[in-house]
Amino acid sequence: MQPARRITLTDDVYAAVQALIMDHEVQPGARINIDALARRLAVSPTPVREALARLESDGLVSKTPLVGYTATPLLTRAQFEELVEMRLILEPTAAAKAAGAGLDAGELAGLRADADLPGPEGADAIAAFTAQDARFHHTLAGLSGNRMLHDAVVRLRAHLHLFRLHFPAAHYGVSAREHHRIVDAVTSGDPDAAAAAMRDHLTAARDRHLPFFESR
Amino acid sequence: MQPARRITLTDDVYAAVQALIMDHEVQPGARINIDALARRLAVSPTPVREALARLESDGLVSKTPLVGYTATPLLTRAQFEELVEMRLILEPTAAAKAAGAGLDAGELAGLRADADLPGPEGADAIAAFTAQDARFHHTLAGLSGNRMLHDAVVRLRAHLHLFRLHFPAAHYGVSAREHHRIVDAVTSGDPDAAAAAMRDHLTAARDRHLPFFESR
DNA sequence: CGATCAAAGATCCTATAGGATTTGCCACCG
DNA sequence: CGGTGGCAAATCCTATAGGATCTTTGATCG
Repeated sequence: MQPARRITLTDDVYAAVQALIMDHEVQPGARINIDALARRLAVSPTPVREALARLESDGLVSKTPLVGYTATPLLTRAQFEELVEMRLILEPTAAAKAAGAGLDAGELAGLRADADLPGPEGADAIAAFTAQDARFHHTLAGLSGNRMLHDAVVRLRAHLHLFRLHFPAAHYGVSAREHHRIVDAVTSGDPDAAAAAMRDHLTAARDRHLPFFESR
Repeated sequence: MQPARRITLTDDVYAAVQALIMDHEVQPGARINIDALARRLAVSPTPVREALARLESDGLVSKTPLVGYTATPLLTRAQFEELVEMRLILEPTAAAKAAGAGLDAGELAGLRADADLPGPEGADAIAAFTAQDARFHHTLAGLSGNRMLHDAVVRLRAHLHLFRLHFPAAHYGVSAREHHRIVDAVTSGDPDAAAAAMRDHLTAARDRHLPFFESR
């Protein structure tokens, strides 16, 4: 068993800054002051600097030499289209591979549990919905059996999560139903059906989110 | 015009450590001593630590808390299969998109120039071949027009480059011919043909590299 | 009145030092 | 002779301080 106390400050700082950006406590495009951030988290600038370097590779912050770090701006319409295209490349294949992997009952049960989405109640309904949606896609990619594919999907989710919090409301029931259709195809071991279900889900989600960009 | 002098040490250290690992000056799986590395590069540990954090996101080193960094071990057979599968997901799509992008003459000329591969002469023939091969795939992915797709392809190349240096000899002429077949398809604006040419190239390259794992 | 230049403030970048933890080695015991 | 416990060295991790650079503010000149 592992001790509960923290091991490295860098990991904590990394998670803290990630949460700060995800929750928009630091506005997209805003400058990030290293010293101020270190004081706020009650640590020295060194681990902060290290965490920011990792976050830069994740695409959540960008660095300008001798100027400082800035939070990545929100996705533009073009970047959103790229993101959807990228998901359409990766995730249907991941779903197909999961369907053909011969998963055991436990894995299928876990996936089915992740497919359910929280309802529109509660204070942080959008955040909760987004997190659970991410968890489902994340889990499914992991069940593909290809670690690199899994990592690529996870890397994309960060961007999506970031910009999604600005949506007023998601179509909770519809998304959950689409998720379960994917799970059914995976359970029955039909790769083509799983890929098709995922494709439909992604394009439908794309159409649901698109009106957001009209109002900007 | 930009001054020639270095701006940030971290970027230089990042490139230096990357070269060290690529050229196997640090053996795969070997521990990386931060202090020793800092002395060797004549800098302080702080920028070294920052560069290593970025390299960890790239997958070239892995960190164990309170123990240190280690160079990523060579690819196993299973990881190699995953890598090929990942390339087969990404790169044929990238080629198809480049073929349908309506590239101008200059872009096509640049791509065609990158398709040529250096011959088996010279001291670092393998390294030169690998670098040029990477440049071709890199350029093609960039011409797809999707920046995220481009980044994903580039991220994969690092692993490939790393493990490829252990191959005794590559099939120089064959690879170059396959490259040119891809360029031809892209030039004629045929997405399906471009994707097929890329698929054939990747599977052929896979078969050429596979004997390596038998002898381990 | 607008633009340019200079100086002050803030910030980043790098270096050095000390505390905490792990690892390797050696003696000791069963 | 093999296994266990403890000690010392090496290493990582964090904090603090100083030099270099950029941004901003204010004043001066055209």
